Amino acid sequence: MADQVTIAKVYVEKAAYHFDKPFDYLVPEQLSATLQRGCRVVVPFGNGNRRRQGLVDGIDTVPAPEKALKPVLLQIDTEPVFSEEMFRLARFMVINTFCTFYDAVKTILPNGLNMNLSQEYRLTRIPEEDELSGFTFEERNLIAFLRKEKTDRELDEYLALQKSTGKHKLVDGLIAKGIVAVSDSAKQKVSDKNIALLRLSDEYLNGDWEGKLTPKQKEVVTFLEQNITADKKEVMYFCGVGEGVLRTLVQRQVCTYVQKMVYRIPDAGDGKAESLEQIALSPAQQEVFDGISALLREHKAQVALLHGVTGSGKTQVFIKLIEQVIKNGEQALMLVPEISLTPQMVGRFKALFGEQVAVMHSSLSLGERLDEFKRIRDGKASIVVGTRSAVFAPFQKIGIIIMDEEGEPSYKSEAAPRYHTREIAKFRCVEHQALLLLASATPSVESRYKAQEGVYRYFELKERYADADLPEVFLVDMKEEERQANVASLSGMLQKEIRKNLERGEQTILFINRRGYQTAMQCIDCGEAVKCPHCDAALTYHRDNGYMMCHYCGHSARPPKECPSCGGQHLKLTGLGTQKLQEELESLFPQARVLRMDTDTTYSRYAYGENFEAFGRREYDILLGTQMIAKGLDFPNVTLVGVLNADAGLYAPDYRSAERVFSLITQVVGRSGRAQKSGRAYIQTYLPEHPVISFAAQQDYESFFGDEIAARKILRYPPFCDVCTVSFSGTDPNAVAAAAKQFLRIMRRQAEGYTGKLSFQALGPMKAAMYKMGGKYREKIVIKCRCTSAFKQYLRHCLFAVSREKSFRRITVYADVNGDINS
DNA sequence: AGCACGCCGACT
DNA sequence: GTCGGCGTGCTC
Repeated sequence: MADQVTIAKVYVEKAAYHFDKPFDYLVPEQLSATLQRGCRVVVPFGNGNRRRQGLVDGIDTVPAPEKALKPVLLQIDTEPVFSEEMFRLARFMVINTFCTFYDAVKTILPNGLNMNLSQEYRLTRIPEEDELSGFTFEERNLIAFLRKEKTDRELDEYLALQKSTGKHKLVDGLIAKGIVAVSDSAKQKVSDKNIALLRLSDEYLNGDWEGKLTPKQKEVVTFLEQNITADKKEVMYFCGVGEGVLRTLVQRQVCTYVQKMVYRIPDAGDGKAESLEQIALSPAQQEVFDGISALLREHKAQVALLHGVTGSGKTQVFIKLIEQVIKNGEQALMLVPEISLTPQMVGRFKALFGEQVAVMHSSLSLGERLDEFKRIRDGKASIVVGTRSAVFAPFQKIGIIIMDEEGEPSYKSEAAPRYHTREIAKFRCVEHQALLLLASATPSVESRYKAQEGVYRYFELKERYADADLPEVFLVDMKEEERQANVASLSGMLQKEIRKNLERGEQTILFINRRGYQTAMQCIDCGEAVKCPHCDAALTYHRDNGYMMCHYCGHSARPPKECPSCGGQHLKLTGLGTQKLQEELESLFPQARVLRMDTDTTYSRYAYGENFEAFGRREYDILLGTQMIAKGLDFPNVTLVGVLNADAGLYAPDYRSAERVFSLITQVVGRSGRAQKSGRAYIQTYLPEHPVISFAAQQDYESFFGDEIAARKILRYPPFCDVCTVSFSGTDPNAVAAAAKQFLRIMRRQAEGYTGKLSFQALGPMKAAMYKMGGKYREKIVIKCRCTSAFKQYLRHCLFAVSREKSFRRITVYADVNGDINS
C-alpha cells in the first residue's frame, strides 16, 4: 500500500498552448489546512524552477507518484478569489477565444490583485574553513556573495556577471546541501496615490555635462530646464522620446523622479440633483420599459435589443430598469463603450442610487479598481458602471446587464484573450438567469438580424425625447467645392454656418474621422511618404512638439531634411490633421474660442472631464475632435455639427466598414439640437450619392440595415458565417510566411479526422494589412466558417499541434473570431 | 517562454 | 583537448 499524498492541481501562468493544463504539486503540511480550489499560489516551474503564479484547480489525495513532485511554495490568497462562476467563465473563454487558462484568470480578476513575486536567498550558516574545500570554485564564490542576504534580482545579476552556466543548478545544489535557504514572497502591486514627476538632479545641475549627452537626452534636459518638473508622459510626448531614454537619464543620475500627490478625478462629476421619482417616462419610453420589465420578471436568460434613435432618452429607461432590479435584491451592470462616457453616467447614477454605484474602467488606478472589485464582491455595491472590463464584475446575483452602443468596436478586446464583451455578457446572463439588454441608435448588423429572426426580443424608441427635433441634415459635395477651387478643408457652406453660430452665441462641434486624417510628410520628387522604420506606416507630423511620430509603435524622429528613399530635397507636409484644422479655424474666425480634443491633447487622463465641462460651461465656441467626442455627450447649446470627411474608411477592406461609417455619422448628427433649440448638421463628403452616406444623413437605419444584410448574405459575412483570422508574426519575414503555409498544411491534415462535421474555407496566407509593425512581419489566414464547437475544437487542435513544431519557435500565432480583419 | 543538455566547430 | 554557440525537448 503506497503512501498517500495531498496534491494541488495548478494552472500556471505563461503557459504555451501545448502545456496549458493543470500540473500536480505537493501540498506542504503547513498549507494543507488552508489551501483550496480558487486560491492563487506560487510554484516552481520548468527546468530552472522559476517562480510562477498559478491557480489551484483542485486538491486531491493520491498515492505518492514515482516521480517526486515539486511543492507549492506559497499560498497567495488565504481564501479563494476565483469563484465557481469564474472557473466556468475561464473555461468558456479558453474554448471560445483560444487563450490560455491563466490569460483568462488575469482578465477576470482585477489587475490590482496581481502579485510581484520575489525570492530572498541567504546562508543558513557560515561554512567552516575546512568544509569549504568540499565546494567548487563557483560555489565558494556564491557563498561569499550570499554572506549578505540577496534578492533573486541581485542573484540573477551576479550570476549573469559570472557567466556561469546552469545557473539555477548551482543555487539549487547549495540549497540541497543545506547551506542556502530561499524564502518566497508575493507582494501586491499596491496603488500609488502619487504620480512621478521628472526633474533634473542636483548631480546634473552641479556638474559639467557638455558633450556627454545624446541628442535625445539633451532634448529632455532642455525641456526640463524650462519646465522644472514634468509628467513622464508629457516629457515623452514633447521631446519625442521613449521610456528608454528617460530610464537611461535616471540611471545616469541626470534626472530623478519626485513623487507628487495627485487628486484623483472625482468620478462622480456634477450629477444634477435628481431623484428617481423625478424621472418621468414619456409614453413611448413607458411602453418600452413595460415590455422589458416584463422580461425581467421572467427571470430567465434572454437577450433584448433596444433600438432607440439618438436623443430618445434610452438612459431614463435604463435607470428605471435598474431601479426595478435593485428593488428585487439583484444587481445591475451598465456597460458603456468609452471611458470618456463614464464620468457623466457615473455622476448621474451616483446622484440617483448613491453609494451602491461602483465604477470600473481602465484609467482607474490599480488601487481604485481593486477597492471597487472588493466592494462589488462583498455586496457593498450593486450597480456597476464601466467599460468592457466591467463585464467581469464579481456579482452574486445579476438581474440585468445593459450594453449601451452595443455595436461599438471597443467592446471587442484585440489582445489575448480576444473576447467580445457581448459574448461574456451572454454567458453571465445564462449563469444568473438574467436579462441582457443591448441598446443602440445603430445596432450592429448581427444583433439587428438576430432580433429580426426572433432570437432577440426587439424594442424601438423612434422619437426623440421632449419633442426635440432631429437636426436638419445637409450633405456637402466636396467634389463641387473643389470645382469651385475651395482648397480649405471647411466647405463654404459650413464656414457660413459656423459664422452664424458665432454671432448667435451658439456652440459648434466639428468631427474628423481619424482615418486618413493625419499630417504626413511626402517627397515631391519621388512621391514617397516618410515612413516608420519599424512599421508599414507613414509617420505623422505633430505640430505641438515638431516631431514625426508613428502611431503604431511610438517611434519618433525629427523631420528629415531630405527624402529617405530618393534623397530629394523637396519634402512637404500633406494631409490635414486636427492641429492644422485648428489653425485654419483660428485664421478664419480669429475671435472664436476653439477647443481641440484628440488623443494628442488628452494624454493626461485627467483632461477628458475638465475639457468637456469647460465646453459645457460655454467657455469655448467650437469643439474640434475625433470620434472620441462623438458619443453620448449632451450639450444643449450645440446647434451645429459638421463632419469633415464622413466617407473616410468606407472602402476599407473590412466587412464592417459601412457599418462604422453609418454609425459615426448617425451619432454625430444626433449630437446637435438635443434640447429645445433645433440643430443643423453638415456632412462633407466626396460620395454624397453613396447609399450609406445618404441613409445616415436621413437617419434611416432600417434602409441601411436592409441593404447591408443583403450584401452580407451574398458575400457570406457575419451573421451568415463567422470570420476567423489566424495571425502569425515574427522578426524573420521568410520564417513567418513559411509558418503560415505550414499552418495551412496542418489544418488540412487535422481536418481529416473531422470529416463531415466541419465546413470552412481558408483564404491565404496573405500579408496583414499592416505587414510590418513594430519590427515584426505579419501574415494571416482568413477562415470563413461556422464557428461551431466542433470547429473551435479543431482549430484548437491545430494551434496545439503547431505550438510544438520547431518551425514555430520564433513565431507567435493566435486566432481571433469576428475581430478586426485588418489587425 | 526559458532553461539545461548535448552535439559540433573554433581555438589554445 | 575544452570552451561555448546553438538546435532540441520539456515543463508536475
